[in-house]
Amino acid sequence: MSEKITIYDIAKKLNITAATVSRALNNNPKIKESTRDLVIKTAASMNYKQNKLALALKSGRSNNIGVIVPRIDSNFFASVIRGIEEELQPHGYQVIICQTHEDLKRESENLYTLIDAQVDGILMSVTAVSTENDAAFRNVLEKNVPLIFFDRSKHIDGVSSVTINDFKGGYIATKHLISEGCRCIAHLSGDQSLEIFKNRFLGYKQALLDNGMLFKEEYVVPVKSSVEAGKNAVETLLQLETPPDAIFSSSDFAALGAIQELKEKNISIPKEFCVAGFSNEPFTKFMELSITSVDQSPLEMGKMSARVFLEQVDKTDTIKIEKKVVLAPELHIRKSSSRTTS
Amino acid sequence: MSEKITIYDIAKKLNITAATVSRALNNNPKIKESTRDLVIKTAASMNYKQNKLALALKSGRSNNIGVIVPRIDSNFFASVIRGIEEELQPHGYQVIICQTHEDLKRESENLYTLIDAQVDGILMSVTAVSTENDAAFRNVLEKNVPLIFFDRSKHIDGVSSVTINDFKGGYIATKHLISEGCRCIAHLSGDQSLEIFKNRFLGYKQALLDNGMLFKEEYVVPVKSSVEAGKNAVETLLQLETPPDAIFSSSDFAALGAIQELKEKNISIPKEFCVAGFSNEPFTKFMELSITSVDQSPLEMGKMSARVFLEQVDKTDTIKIEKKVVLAPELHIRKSSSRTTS
DNA sequence: TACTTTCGTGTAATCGATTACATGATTGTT
DNA sequence: AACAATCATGTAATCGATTACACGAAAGTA
Repeated sequence: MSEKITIYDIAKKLNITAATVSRALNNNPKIKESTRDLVIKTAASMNYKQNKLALALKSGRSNNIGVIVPRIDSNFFASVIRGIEEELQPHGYQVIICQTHEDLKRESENLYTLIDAQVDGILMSVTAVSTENDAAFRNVLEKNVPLIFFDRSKHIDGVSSVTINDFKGGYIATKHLISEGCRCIAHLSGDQSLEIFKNRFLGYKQALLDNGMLFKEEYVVPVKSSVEAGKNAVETLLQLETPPDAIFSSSDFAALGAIQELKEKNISIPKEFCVAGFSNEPFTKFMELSITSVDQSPLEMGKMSARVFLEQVDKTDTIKIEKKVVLAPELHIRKSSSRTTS
Repeated sequence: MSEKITIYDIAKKLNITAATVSRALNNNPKIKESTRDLVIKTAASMNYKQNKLALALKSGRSNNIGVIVPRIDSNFFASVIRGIEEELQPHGYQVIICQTHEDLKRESENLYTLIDAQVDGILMSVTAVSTENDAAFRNVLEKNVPLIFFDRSKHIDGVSSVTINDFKGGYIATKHLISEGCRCIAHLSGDQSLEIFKNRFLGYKQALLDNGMLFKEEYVVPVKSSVEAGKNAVETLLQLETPPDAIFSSSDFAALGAIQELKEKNISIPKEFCVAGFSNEPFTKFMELSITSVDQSPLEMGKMSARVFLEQVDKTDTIKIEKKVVLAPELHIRKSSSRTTS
């Protein structure tokens, strides 16, 4: 019922103009102190609330930022979003969520929708690397809306990104398996068009070579990030002439599937076979046979992305700084690969 | 670089007025067809995009809706949000996320912030039931902004809610434990000021009574939703004169902790002791010793909340309908309580 | 032909807040 | 006392789109 109170209502009540009210509320130094105090008191008593939409229209800034992720119901993305929200809320920004469901068309739609909604920035993890959405990305850049990639990024001049060092992640996980005595290490790889998966693979390969081990193409099995895919991969691997004795998986879900399949085949973990995953999903720690995994510090990634955005948003658009933040991955060693301690 | 194109730019180019352009773009029947076509074609060629902020100011609707949850990085809430987003996106609404971190002050701030941002509706799960935030809630209702509770709700006249039948959830889980032969069933309870936890408890109690079993106060242990709390609860319970032989936990995390502690004490599950949790968190299914749990169909809950919102938003504010949607819980029976099949 | 409808557009107000510029009041200077 | 500087506030345009009302032109009617 309480009608919307505007500065005009306050002005009328005090027999002054809306301009004076506006200035008083904005602490304009040209306003007499007594007037300012009176206006502020009256505004409070009338329960006045600034209309952000009017402000947004006038200033051209909505104080909303858009976040696009493949899906929100994954611990990783949810945590990143949590980080973004925590960092941006104190600066008065609200976070608008969009999901692509791994669909490029949706990604493009989301980009246009967010620009339409006049967001002040877009933070996103790309769905896939493709030229299909180039027009949508160009549209964002042309509108001079800060764009920041996190985790899954894409090469675009002038666009900043926050990622982890996936190469190193793959490297330390693989090296750990080697140090546990594994000699034939397989890799469950992800979509190689995405740098994160490419780099995890390259880190894996480099670790093998640096430690005098052979890299075998047949040990690399492409999988989707699912339990089922991990099971199938193990079935394939065990049929090889020389089956592997360890797996470094680019996905925790696939790692879990692999473990389930190995158990069914009565292969003992970690004694006969070691497994390491990637992402440090909550369940990896909860299992009785807990799973070694590479942590991507999603909360930190979200906060960092938010900070990079804040740096860019106020920059008088002189030179566009392309900032590439790379966070360090952290290996959490658990039972699925701990021969020495178990 | 592309300057913002407005309807005035289009008007100037075609030597007509902005009003005509606006009407043409909105398919106003009074516009000559040739004019309409010309305007639409020109708008497209100039890459015109309607400024939603101007529209929002004029219409008083922002096309944003706010969602407030305790935290986003929990599978349950993330899934609900996913459901909301999927249902509302096709209707042109964007979803703004806020977290309370279980803090009442944050909850109040979030409510004010969302109202300030002129959201068209607020969908939320309350942090706790308390009178502390009454002013904030009153503020929402006074502004006539549709408010809908999901999962954790609060009694406010005229406010709709979407929940699951927690009583039934507690009932079927407990009854299942009974049918597996358990005779002394304990309960790990949550914050009893929240109806969801209260009802889970009441369902548990009723199932005991309906099956001729004694309800013992000492079998009810209040816990936080954490692994640690579950461990501690088991320690307490096992020190009782007649220790229980089963646990119905109102939280999956506490159930997990309970299981871990039972294992440490070398109590075999499900043979000597059965456990059932609540929420059907992903990990319950992934464990080798998978955990029986009550599913709350979060995706459906989100979609339903969104639908209730859509019903209310266009209602000419004649009679405020208070709609209480109650979804059915579903028990997922797994190893932690399957004596018969294992 | 004269007069009424109907049609298609233009005019101008509106949503609420901000702000360059103008103006009148007050104080300061010599 | 006369004029300049300073201060506090008012006036009006602006952000971009929508829409009630007005109006001239074309079509219809008698």
